[in-house]
Amino acid sequence: MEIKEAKNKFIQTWGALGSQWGINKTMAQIHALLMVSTEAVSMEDVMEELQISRGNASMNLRALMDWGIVYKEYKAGERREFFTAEKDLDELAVKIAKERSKREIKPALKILKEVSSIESNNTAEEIQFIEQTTKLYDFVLKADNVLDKITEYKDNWLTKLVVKFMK
Amino acid sequence: MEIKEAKNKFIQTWGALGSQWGINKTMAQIHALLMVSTEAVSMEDVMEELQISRGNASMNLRALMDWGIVYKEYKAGERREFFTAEKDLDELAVKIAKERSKREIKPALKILKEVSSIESNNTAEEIQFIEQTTKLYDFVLKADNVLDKITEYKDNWLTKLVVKFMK
DNA sequence: TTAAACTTTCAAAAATAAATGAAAGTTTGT
DNA sequence: ACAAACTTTCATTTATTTTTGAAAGTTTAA
Repeated sequence: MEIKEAKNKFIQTWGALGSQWGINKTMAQIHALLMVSTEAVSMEDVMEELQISRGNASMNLRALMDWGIVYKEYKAGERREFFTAEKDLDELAVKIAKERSKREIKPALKILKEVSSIESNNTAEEIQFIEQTTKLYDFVLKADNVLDKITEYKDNWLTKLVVKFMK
Repeated sequence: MEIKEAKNKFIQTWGALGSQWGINKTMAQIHALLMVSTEAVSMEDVMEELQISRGNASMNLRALMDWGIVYKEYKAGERREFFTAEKDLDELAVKIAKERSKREIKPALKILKEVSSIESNNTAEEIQFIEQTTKLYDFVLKADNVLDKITEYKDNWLTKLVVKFMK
């Protein structure tokens, strides 16, 4: 396999994975492309390499910057903007975890708290509902807190986690 | 808020979350419905409560059983089948983690290994590509192993994780 | 073996999500 | 202030995913 094929395969795979994880395909593909690029890449290049439209490239680059995992760069004497990806994987994972916590876990917790707090008239249905949603609330809250703690380590958190675990 | 509204809100929320995590909306809704039901529920009831077609109910119940988080039950003297959800959250999370590892992480690892193993002709592009995909392979592999270890605890793994972490 | 009671399948339809591209907007150099 | 060089927006189109429902399949009991 030569570089061009490998690069393409990597981009396609990362894109497919992305769409299974709530990130859209193009967004994940752009990120993949930037991750394996030596140099910062212009929007024109992204469009060219992935064969996508200007609008699509613009919207998804913006989204990646909102996630904090792609940065804009300016080159001296160049009017146009260049983009680079966060390449440090610990940092990348932390940013993704934080963003998903904010966007998905926190709002879900709010609803869980709300629905688990209904008044019970002691029917079996109500008792079961309150019990299960309360458990769910506790579980998700605990998981979210662990995530928070883990990501506080930033550098090498995964390695540190492995070490803690093997003890 | 009364039970009916709360139940509905819970089902909708869980469904929306599901679709952000690569599980389809109906599948997540059915699971939510079963989680808060005292009794095993028939397909007819699922169709009725969620206002979905027979085919949809059948396909998604099957998918939930494939994931190992919904079980079939037979009632004495009843021809039709009833369904219950895994209600233990530790167990539920472990099953989901295992399934996603199998379906998504393992195949991704295979590709990462493949593309990171190309012959290099020492261009900057190739060096960067190999370096980054190798790092990614190592990272994902390590993460997958940690997941494995964690889920080996089964009972109370989350609590145990918290304890390890606070030390 | 038959038929009633139930479940599964899958082609077609509907719903949803993503991509396009041209027009509007912005920034920069002269 | 102007216009060239570039980016963003968003109504429309296109692609993808999900749902439907009727037909085919299966199981059970008599």
